[in-house]
Amino acid sequence: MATQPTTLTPGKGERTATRVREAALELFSRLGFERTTMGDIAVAAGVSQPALHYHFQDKAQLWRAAMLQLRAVIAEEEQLMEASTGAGPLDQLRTALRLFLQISWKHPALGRIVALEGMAGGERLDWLHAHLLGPRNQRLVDLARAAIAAGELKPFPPEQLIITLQAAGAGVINLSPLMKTSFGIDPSTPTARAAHEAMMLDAFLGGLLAQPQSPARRQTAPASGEAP
Amino acid sequence: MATQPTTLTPGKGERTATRVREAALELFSRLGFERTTMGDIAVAAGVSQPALHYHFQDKAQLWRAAMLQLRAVIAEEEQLMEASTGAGPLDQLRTALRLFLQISWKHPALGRIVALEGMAGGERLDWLHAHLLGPRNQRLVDLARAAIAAGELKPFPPEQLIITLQAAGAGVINLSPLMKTSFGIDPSTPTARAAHEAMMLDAFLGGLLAQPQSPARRQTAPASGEAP
DNA sequence: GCGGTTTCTGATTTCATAGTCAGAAATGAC
DNA sequence: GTCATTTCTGACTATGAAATCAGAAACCGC
Repeated sequence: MATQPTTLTPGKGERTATRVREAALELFSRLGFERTTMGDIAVAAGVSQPALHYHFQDKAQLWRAAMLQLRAVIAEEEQLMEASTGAGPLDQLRTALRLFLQISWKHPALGRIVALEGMAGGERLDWLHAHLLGPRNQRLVDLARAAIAAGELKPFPPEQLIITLQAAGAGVINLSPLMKTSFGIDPSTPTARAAHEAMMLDAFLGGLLAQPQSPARRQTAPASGEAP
Repeated sequence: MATQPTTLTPGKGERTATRVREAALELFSRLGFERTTMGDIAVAAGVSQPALHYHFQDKAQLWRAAMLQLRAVIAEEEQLMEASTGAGPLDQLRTALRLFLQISWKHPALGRIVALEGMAGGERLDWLHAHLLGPRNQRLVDLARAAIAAGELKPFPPEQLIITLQAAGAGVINLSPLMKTSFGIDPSTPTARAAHEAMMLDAFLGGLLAQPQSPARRQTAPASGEAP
């Protein structure tokens, strides 16, 4: 007794509830709320459909429970950001973007949900904003604003800038099925991931700089080679 | 008789069918296929729900009919691109991006559909690829590849590059509801649109250039002032 | 304005899925 | 091992949306 202060062994109920939440997050984020059926989730979690209603009151509550798993993801991101407190705003923004990309690859459901519900609007988006996205977006916008104020970034509207960076960063990840269909390419291979990260940090963020920092040899190898 | 070689006056049936297609495109692209009901479309088009089945066999066929309206949009884009045939690949790419942004603002449904179905995969994405997106994406990737071969663009994987540019360009437009919820901002005002276009062309595309073309005064005013 | 055709509606059926419930099976403390 | 409790299932109901259809209304060439 000492390693984890939380529950020692989760107990059968909590274990299946977790499986259900994970399956639900995957399906909800990929297909959206209505297109995902309780039956689909049950099959994916390996239980019967009524079992879902034993653990979760209804579909809407299961959706929220699934989303709440992402709180840990965002909290982890936030914690990793703290290491760069004290650095200049641009360096912090660079770190934030790098972390965003890592998190997005590791938990693609987050970006998909933002895209899905962010397009539709409605009460689910309001809920996401209140419980998940609000502080994070605010933090990033504040960073961008500080970098602009410091003369390190071109003076674009910081909200647009942040949303666009997120959309660009998550684009290739979210649209994996499209890339497969259109080009026969799987963007989740290590090679493709490295190229993607290089492109985002080098080119996209680089283009936003107020002065072309070091125009000489900042060329990172975009393909091949393993990531650090 | 001479102005239009097509039908002179559409006739009542075709007129309501068009209203239905337009309403369907708006709803399908915003909410997705399952979340959109035939009843919703009927109300939006000002007809009864069975009327939809008079003009369109079933929901799936109405979806396809709605999507086919976007063919004209893409054809128009393609036609406008022809003006820059003969220019260097980078100039063509710049034109393509500018046109993409214009089209995306004018017909936001296109970007939303790509995002929605491109995330989910499945037969609707296959259909979109075959009937709408395939040639366009191929054309853009070929352009990027040419620009890279000419040494004008940094050598990132052209497919990733194109998808990312599209995701970045459509991001702010698609995520209008998110921007409203998170920041209370409407990105579709003329000012915001101008800033967005400047950001995409100046910063994002600029960052991709192989050599920092003209690092001096290529600073376009990001906000205020009317677009040319 | 008439008659045939096109276009549309109200009423109804069909079907998929969310949600309920009584009771069976698994679990784990003793 | 026993037994109370937790966990889950099969069978069922309720609901909402897609699709159908008979007939009404609008349309249009004459």
